[in-house]
Amino acid sequence: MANDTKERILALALDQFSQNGYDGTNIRELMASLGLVKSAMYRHFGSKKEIWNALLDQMIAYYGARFGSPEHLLPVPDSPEGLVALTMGMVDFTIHDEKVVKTRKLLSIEQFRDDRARDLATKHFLTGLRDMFTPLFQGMMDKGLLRRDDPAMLAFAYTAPISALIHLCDREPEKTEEAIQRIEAFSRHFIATYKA
Amino acid sequence: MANDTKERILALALDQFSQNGYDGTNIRELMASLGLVKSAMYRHFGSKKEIWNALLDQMIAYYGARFGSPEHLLPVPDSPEGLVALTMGMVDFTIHDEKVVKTRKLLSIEQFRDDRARDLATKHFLTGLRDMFTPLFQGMMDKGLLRRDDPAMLAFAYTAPISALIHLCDREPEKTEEAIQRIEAFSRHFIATYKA
DNA sequence: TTGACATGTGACCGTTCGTTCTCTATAATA
DNA sequence: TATTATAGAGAACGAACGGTCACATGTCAA
Repeated sequence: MANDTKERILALALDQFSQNGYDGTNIRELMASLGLVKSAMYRHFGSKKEIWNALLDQMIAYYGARFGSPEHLLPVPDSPEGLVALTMGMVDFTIHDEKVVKTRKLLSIEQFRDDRARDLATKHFLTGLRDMFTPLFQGMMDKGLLRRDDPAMLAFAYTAPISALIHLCDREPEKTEEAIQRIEAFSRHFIATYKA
Repeated sequence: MANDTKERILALALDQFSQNGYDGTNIRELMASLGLVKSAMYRHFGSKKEIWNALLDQMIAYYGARFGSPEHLLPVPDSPEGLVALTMGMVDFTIHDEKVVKTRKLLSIEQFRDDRARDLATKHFLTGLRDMFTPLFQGMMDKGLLRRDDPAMLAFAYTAPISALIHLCDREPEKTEEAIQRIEAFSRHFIATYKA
């Protein structure tokens, strides 16, 4: 039960921090939505800042486990349509998984005030997707599905626009459908442009 | 002198809000860095929130004046190298102009909590650049500098990666030089890909 | 010269914040 | 059964916050 409360505090902290920022979140409300009184928090964390640090530990560990390990290499598609399918699957996950959405929002808000949030933001927003797609494009070139080119440049040119539309979904969820269609259209346009 | 103080409060508010967010900014410090006491603020604004609203008014007006009016259409380059030069000039401005940098930071921080900040963020981060470059690419196609294609799609594919690197500069200023080089490399790669 | 207005000061207000403390209830352990 | 560790309740703390008010100062017009 003890660890359970601690986990629930962390989950709610991600929720609140991603909505109101660190400063805009107060532990009274946070604990109240757990049905507890604010002083109960101090049985599990030494301070508000300690919640923040634990949350970042968790986010960094989650990112490393999910995207950092080499066994999570993306499968190289066997056709152009396979790239579209793979892309749309990833986009669907990253747009609808609440924890991931909240993580991106939190990083957007706090990226300028915390060094670890800054580093993680660059991974989430720029280098992460690019580094995942670089070997994938290399593989597609080797298979003769894409013309020979700099795979890292292609990965950057491919993932950055998609990332921009994912941000749009975070910011304006009512535009999610439109964004998904734009991503698919972009993916197809990209393939048509770079096909062998 | 009165209006001067009001303008200086707004300038400092942009500074503080973009660094610490709205909640993380307190008027005592803000006015102290003007050499004034916090109650002096209430001679110029009715509340802290009123500063925020005035600041957003100013940001929206500035954006409209600079990018919204049709007479600010980008000139269509006469050569591929002209596109690179135009791009790098714009990038150089937007990365080094303090007011613009602070505006982007502020929008990153507050985009989820204020409707007007949300709208302005989408313009700054996504649609603004794209809509500026769409007629430019149309013009380059008409001149035979680029192959015929959907100019809006090209503008999106061109500006989104550049925007991502501009965000990197905001987040990690020590990587500014690297980012500028990456933007130039991307611009050249883009032209090579889409040249007629 | 006088009176109105604009600007800034400093004391003060109520509220909310994070944090600490003492006390209680419960469940596992010896 | 007696003991001890755990988890929460609730009162209270000092500090910081946004905001108000009476007052002083300077400027400019009547």
